[in-house]
Amino acid sequence: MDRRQQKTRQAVFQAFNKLLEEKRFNSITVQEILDEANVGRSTFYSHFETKDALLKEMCTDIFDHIFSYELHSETSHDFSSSDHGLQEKITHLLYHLKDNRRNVLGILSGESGGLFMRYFKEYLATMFDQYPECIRKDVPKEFAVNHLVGSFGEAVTWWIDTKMKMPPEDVADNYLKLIGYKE
Amino acid sequence: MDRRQQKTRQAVFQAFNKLLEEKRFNSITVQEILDEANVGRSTFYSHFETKDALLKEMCTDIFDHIFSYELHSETSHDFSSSDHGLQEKITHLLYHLKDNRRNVLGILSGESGGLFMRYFKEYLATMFDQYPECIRKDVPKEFAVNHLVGSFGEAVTWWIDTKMKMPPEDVADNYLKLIGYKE
DNA sequence: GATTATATCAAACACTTTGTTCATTATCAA
DNA sequence: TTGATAATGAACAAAGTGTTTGATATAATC
Repeated sequence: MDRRQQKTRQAVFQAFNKLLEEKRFNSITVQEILDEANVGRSTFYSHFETKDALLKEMCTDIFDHIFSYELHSETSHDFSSSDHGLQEKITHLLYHLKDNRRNVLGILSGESGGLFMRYFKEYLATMFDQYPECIRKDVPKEFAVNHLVGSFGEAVTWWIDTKMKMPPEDVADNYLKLIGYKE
Repeated sequence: MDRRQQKTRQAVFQAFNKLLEEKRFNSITVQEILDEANVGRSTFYSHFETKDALLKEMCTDIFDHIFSYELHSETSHDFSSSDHGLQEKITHLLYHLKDNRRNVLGILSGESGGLFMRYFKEYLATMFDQYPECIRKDVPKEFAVNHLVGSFGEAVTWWIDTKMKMPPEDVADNYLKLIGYKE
């Protein structure tokens, strides 16, 4: 990819991110992104169709990174935990979210949260699919999966809203208790 | 209240509702509401500060109605169920949502869902507060309450998205199983 | 029924935002 | 070096926002 394109893309992402930390998605204007990123109007529109598309691309970037690491840790043998179960997976995921907290916080705060969540849940659903043992059989599968994905999303939102004060291990532990996966 | 005010208020609510069924909240313009409701621009702004305020008032109207009925059924003795437990409460709530399905569907579809949910959860939290036995003690209370409220919100969203095909009794039953309140 | 109060209306207003176009300039890859 | 392409800035129409105005219609009150 052309270096010029990379540069503008990065500048726009960075600017958008900074603005997301200050104000909610809907109140951010393209003009503000342009000013912050120091990019021409026509340049922006040659890269992104709309503001929504920009958010989507940014989410995809972040989640691809976070979840690809998850998959990697599954096949590699470089972490100390005794098994590769759901608890470890969730803990790892939370650590990654914490590493990306500036991004995640920015995106989650305000209106953009809804769109963010939609994309996030898509990734989550594929994760839970790898752990059929946590899906209860006495409830319709759709309903159960929706519960797992949805309540985990809620837990993450709560965790971020409370400034990620609770350690990832505890979040994972408490969550697994509440979904009846543990104890 | 002046009959004229009632009339415009109702017309705006109705118009807004119709539009919410067709398109997402953010893409609805004040102008469209004006045209649909056949109300003057200045009249609208003398009633509602912003579009967000309009949504908020509408949510409050709906939830006040739904949850006040819930509270009423708690004190009255006119329903057949054997106890006044959480399961009955939830089932009743779902029936009420179904009665208001045109409203709820309209509000939940699209972007407005986020705001709707925020208000909805406030009401839910007070409901769960009446049932301390469903809050697990081996997990921080905040976390547990967030889980109950959040996952119920998710269940309702799923239920509405799937056209409310599952009977309210089953939704309540499945939900209570998943939060470990039952069996 | 007459009177006073006020809700509604249409129209115009300045303002912001959006998304497009186009000629010009700068930068890249070969 | 050269041909391709990305970025720029400026201008543009179109659409939306929220406010103000004076005239009109309708309600509440006497």
